[in-house]
Amino acid sequence: MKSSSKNIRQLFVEKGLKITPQRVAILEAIYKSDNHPCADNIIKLVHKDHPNIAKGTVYKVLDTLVESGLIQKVQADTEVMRYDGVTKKHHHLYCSECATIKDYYDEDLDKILENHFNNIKIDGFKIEDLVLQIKGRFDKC
Amino acid sequence: MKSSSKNIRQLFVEKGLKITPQRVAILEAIYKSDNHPCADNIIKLVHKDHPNIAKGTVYKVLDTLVESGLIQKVQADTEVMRYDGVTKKHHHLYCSECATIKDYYDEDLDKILENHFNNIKIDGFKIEDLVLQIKGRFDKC
DNA sequence: TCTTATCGGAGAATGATTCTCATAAAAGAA
DNA sequence: TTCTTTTATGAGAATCATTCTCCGATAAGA
Repeated sequence: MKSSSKNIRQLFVEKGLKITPQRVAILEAIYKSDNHPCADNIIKLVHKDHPNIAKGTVYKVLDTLVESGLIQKVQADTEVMRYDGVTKKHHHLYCSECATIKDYYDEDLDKILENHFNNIKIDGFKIEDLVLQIKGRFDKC
Repeated sequence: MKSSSKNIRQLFVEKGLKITPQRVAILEAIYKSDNHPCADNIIKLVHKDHPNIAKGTVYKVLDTLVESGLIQKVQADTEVMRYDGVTKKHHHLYCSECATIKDYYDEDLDKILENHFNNIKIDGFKIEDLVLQIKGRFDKC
């Protein structure tokens, strides 16, 4: 047993998750992968060593890993694209309880961000836009 | 003809887009809608007054409007969910040319944001997490 | 080893989005 | 206005990521 596998098993124990070969293989694949793989990437990676793991299983395991906090979803909480008629610069409040996405305007924030990235350049990357995802919940939810 | 419709027609002219009843109806629906409608919401809204507009048309018009800059997509540029094995706090660089999403760590930025939202409370909303979407392009792209 | 809750495999079902292609309509020219 | 050409639309099939169903398998504690 490789030590990385042992570490992964330990993570499952800490989270109270059953240790299964499928879960170990999937989390290993994510750790090995460096570019935010989508489910299909993960399925292909996992299939190199474990060709019998079903697609549905990978999706279920990914949900389990997200719920336990071992991995995160990138981008959106839903796969449905949403549209915004407001083209003025603004940010978004995402409620973890309801599906609301609310516009958030904050010119001070815009200035702070602009100032920050004037001082700190990101190597090899040219910034075109900055959008802050403010995640939380509305009091009413 | 309502003035809002007239304004919308003017917008199309400015962007060099053909004026069609479908496009007018769809952009009107987005302007009337306040909560970042998804395509299906828009289809339902549009169908109230224009029951014959096809779903496929709505999708095509939405793409056209996004390309022209009259509306924006919220959340992701793709509907495919991607996963991240890094649970340490970080932000993301999104390249508009390639599909890469790169992790970006910046503790100064985290402090600045934290400080900002300690001073400026958002009414009726409790912040749980702040993730900056840094959009732009890699030099190599 | 046994028991039981939970998990995984296989493939069908779902649902958002895209594609195809024939018809219709917009916009500029005459 | 009428014609011409380009582009848009409607209808519905196709695609593709994701979810669901259901039954057999397996992890983990007794």
